[in-house]
Amino acid sequence: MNIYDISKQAGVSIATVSRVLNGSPNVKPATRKKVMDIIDRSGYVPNAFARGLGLDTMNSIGIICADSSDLYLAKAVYYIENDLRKNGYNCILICSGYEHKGKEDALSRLLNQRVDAVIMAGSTYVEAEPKDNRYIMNAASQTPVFLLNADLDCPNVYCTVCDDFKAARSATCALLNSGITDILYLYNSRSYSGMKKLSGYQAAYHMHKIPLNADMMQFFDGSHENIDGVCRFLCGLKEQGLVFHAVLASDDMLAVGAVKYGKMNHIAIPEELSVIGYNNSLLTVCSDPEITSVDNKLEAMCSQLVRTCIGVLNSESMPPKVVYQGELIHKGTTRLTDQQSKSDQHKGGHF
Amino acid sequence: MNIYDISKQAGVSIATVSRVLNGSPNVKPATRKKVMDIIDRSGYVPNAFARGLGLDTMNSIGIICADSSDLYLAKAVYYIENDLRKNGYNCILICSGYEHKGKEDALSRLLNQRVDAVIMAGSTYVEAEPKDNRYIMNAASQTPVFLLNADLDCPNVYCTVCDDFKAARSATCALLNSGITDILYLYNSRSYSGMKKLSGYQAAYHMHKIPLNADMMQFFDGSHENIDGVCRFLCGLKEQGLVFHAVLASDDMLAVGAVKYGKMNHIAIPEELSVIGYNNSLLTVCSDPEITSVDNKLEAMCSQLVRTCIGVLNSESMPPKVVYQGELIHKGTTRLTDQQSKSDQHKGGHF
DNA sequence: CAATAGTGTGTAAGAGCTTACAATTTAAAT
DNA sequence: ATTTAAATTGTAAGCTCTTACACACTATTG
Repeated sequence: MNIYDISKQAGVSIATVSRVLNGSPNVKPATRKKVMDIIDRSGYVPNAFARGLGLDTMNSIGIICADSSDLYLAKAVYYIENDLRKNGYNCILICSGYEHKGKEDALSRLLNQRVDAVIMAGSTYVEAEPKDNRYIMNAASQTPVFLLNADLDCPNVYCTVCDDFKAARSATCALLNSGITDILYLYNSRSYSGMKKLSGYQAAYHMHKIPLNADMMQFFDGSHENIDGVCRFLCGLKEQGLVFHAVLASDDMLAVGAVKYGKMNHIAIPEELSVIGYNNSLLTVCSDPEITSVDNKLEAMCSQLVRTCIGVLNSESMPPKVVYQGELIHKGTTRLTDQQSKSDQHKGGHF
Repeated sequence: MNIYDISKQAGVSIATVSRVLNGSPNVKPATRKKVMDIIDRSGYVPNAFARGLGLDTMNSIGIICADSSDLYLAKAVYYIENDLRKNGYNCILICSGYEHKGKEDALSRLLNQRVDAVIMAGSTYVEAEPKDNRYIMNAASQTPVFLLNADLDCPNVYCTVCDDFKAARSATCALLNSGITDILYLYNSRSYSGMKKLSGYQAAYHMHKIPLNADMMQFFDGSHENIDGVCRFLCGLKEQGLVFHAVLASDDMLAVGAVKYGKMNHIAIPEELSVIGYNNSLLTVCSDPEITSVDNKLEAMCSQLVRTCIGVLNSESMPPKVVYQGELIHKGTTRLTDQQSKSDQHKGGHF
């Protein structure tokens, strides 16, 4: 069954059927009804491939997600898909892994599929020799690219980010202000955001004129969901004689590990050990005590990202970069006053 | 740039270029090389829409996921996407919500897109008047449908399920065997699996000839991630005088809420309150104590589902239903011996 | 060396839609 | 009733590929 069958049955030309199908205003209401009736009765569905061929689009957008099973990224995908769908787009999801290779492959698959745009979530751009991102720039020359929480200054690439530097600096300052100066920064991925947070942590120390200790910035090189591994890792540090009274984690999973470590070693939280996570995810509520965490406005970012995307697809002029601000959500693993957690902002501005 | 340009430059016909592109064996190696060189040099990428039109497929498969931000379903999507991609398929993801309406819309979108198959995860089929599933059956007449953890006996519909009935019965029996007879079954969705678990719970009581108490089967009608809500809900039950020494939850989120409830009320876990969750997700590890939970072999199910799907697409004969068996993973919220947790199996078989 | 069987390549007919442009009908204006 | 303009409809040419079928060429066989 195709458009010819319908046109024949309705006694009109295929052009008219096509017009009806596409809601063109230049169709006499009576004709429209006649055609619609036939279509409804016959259950005819236009062939999307032929349509795509004619229009050079199938209204689909590719989402490259490093790991959609990750709680945070899963939410990102969820928000993005919902918003795009409401705008009439379908999403092709590819779980690429965090490596460039996987993303490059994903990108080439999507360009082959002739998606209208590509959205990337779960960044890896930090070792970032510019050449590491070349493949993204190449892709951007064919189709607009939208990055969630990653920076890339390149035509046709649009970034929606949270200022992780500032958020991590604030969080660190809050701890420093409360008198804790031996803060362990714990991160598990050399992602763009992980490194930004590290810079923020360091900046806070500079602000307070406290020298940095390299041992207090630890990379946990473990599998993604290995909470027990984190716990053991921290136990190892303790045994090596490292002393810390706070942990600033680059994600909530690590923070859960830190809380676990505290319990295992009978260290009172937050009295003897403060813990701050990142993402303010569900995990923070599962833990006991609930974990103080930085909320980085994921939903707002995603919705902005989609807005930018739709704008670009409609040939509107859109800002190449939109920055959100994270917010420290106080829960049970810290004892901070509002005053303490805000105090870096008074001095801020010149960083 | 299209296949004509390439054919011209290579001095061959478009048919030959097409053959080279599709790896047809009927091409002289020298010709193949000549054509490939031109293609590589020019960066030509075949038009997927035209290809789709000719082949009547773009090798894409639709995934309808009720809520891809849910930890469990996010993992399902992740596993499925990975496996499908390895088989050369792209995934179109639609987050449909749990209602039939959303799924019906999603299905029609996907049929419009002419996907090769549809996979559905996150079931709602329980109020299931057969007519409620009519839309799925209709879809199945056009494209094969694969259900994760849902049952539907219909041609061209393939189900990969975990026997939640048996798993819940086992878990309940384990508790009963250990002497706890006042077990609260807590569920938060009237999904297929939620109801199966309920039946399993009831079956265990029948087996042990203990009368059921309707108050001990509670539906938590709250938002998905509302752990505090669960906690308050249980507090409410307690205040109403309901006594229970174990909670069997239909998912880990509820179980976390139960643990929280215990702590809030200074009820020792597992001494005074046992808790069993379902899905054995990350959440069970975040909680303290870690939560005993039923592992329902999600990864194995997903990989089987994809295997079935690929088989069907290759016109192989595939079983319409594959059943996996859940397994109770003992952690810190129960005190069960292996003996206790296995004991229903000896008597089993006639349920 | 002719007949036969492959092997390799080209021609042309689809696949099912969109849309520019031409043709026709209808409505408005004189 | 004409003319003119506007609204509607139809024709036909794309869009870019796949593939059945026909043709040409090269081995193989007797």
